[in-house]
Amino acid sequence: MAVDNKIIFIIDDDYSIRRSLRLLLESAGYRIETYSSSEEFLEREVYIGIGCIILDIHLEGKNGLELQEELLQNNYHLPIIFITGLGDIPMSVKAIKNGAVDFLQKPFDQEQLLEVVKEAIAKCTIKKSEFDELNRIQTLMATLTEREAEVFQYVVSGMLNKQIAYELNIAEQTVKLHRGKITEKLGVKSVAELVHMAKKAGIHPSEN
Amino acid sequence: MAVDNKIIFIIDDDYSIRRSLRLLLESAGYRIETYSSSEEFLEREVYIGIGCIILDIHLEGKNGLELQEELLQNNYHLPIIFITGLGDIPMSVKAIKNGAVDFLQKPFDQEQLLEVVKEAIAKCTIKKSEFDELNRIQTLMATLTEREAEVFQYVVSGMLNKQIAYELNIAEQTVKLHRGKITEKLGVKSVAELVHMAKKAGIHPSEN
DNA sequence: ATACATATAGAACCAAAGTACTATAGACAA
DNA sequence: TTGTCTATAGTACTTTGGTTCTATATGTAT
Repeated sequence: MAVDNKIIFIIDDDYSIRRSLRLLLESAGYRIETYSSSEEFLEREVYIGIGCIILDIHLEGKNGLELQEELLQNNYHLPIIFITGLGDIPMSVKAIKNGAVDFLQKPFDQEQLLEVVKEAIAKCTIKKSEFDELNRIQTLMATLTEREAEVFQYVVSGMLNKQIAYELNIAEQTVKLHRGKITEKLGVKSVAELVHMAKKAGIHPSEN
Repeated sequence: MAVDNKIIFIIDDDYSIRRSLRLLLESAGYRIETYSSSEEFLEREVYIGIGCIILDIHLEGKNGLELQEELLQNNYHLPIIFITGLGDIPMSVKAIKNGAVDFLQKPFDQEQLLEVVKEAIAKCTIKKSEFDELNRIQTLMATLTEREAEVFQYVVSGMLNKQIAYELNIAEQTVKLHRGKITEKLGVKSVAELVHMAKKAGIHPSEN
């Protein structure tokens, strides 16, 4: 994948920082968008491609950490690199614990910044493919009826058809019909694949 | 579980810090062991119970970050809380990225420290149970012969007996025998459970 | 009122999985 | 050499899974 379809979002209230970052990163082949505040960035339509955010901690309105938390809650997939003039340790700890790629202090070394951006892009690529896969699976799972989803749970927990039938107070034949529907809708051919899907969708085996 | 079978390891070269931390944490009911250097701590026999480490960044010999990396490589399960007089941001970033629970600056608030210790203990409890489970499974898996392990892989990828037989150039009956051995040795009754075990053991489906 | 989705289930059948028994052959250790 | 472990495979049988067809009942939407 070419570098130039990756967007770096620069959010900083200092024009000279935005300009110097833009120059540096454009010359490295990235597409750049700059914003002077969190609010301005949030007005942009959601970006679903590969990229990352370079975010100043100290901003008017919503500050960097607050923006990070908001994006986190919205499951936004773009990794964040923090930059700051006057940062303190509690801030950096919070930022990294919330998943930031790095926390750099101005003035920063250009080589180092490029390295960190590369790391962020790599992280984004992985996150995005995981996200896409999760989405694909959840979309498929959503096509199951309530009863089918219920049977699905029992199947991936390893129960026999007759056991499931007993649990649900229905005939074994009906369980077989549901199973048929499930494997058809989800496009799989084996129990093993069903379990793999369940795991990816974040469904864990209920103890029984 | 009672608080007093949880050990807090305090590693700091400053005696007054060791003493005040000991007083604070002992009065909170924890067992305490103190060390004045990384090397001294490493001489202790490996502790496998619940607890955490409170670690000074600046130490003679191996410093805090170096000790953290060494423990990380040895899969040591104890969470680390860093404390420091003179810490800088790059250090805190590195510490947290390597999994430290927190990075506190002296002088620290006693309430806050107790809170962080509580968090570390909780993290340790989770990590330990995951570790124990992983160990249990790996021990079981180690009893499989090479061939059985091979068949195991194919089974959890969802292949039919006849397909596995074809891949391995053996009779379907032989595959069935291996499967029988596998489920017997691992103590499971369904393919679903086999897949759950494989996932926990960190075995991922090979694409085919 | 008609059509569609859903859940149910019996009957019949085939494919796949699992089990039990016997048996051969090579590797390796006591 | 004898015994054990491992891998192989044939025969025979049972259980489980999966498919197809038919059929009933219920709720919902047009």
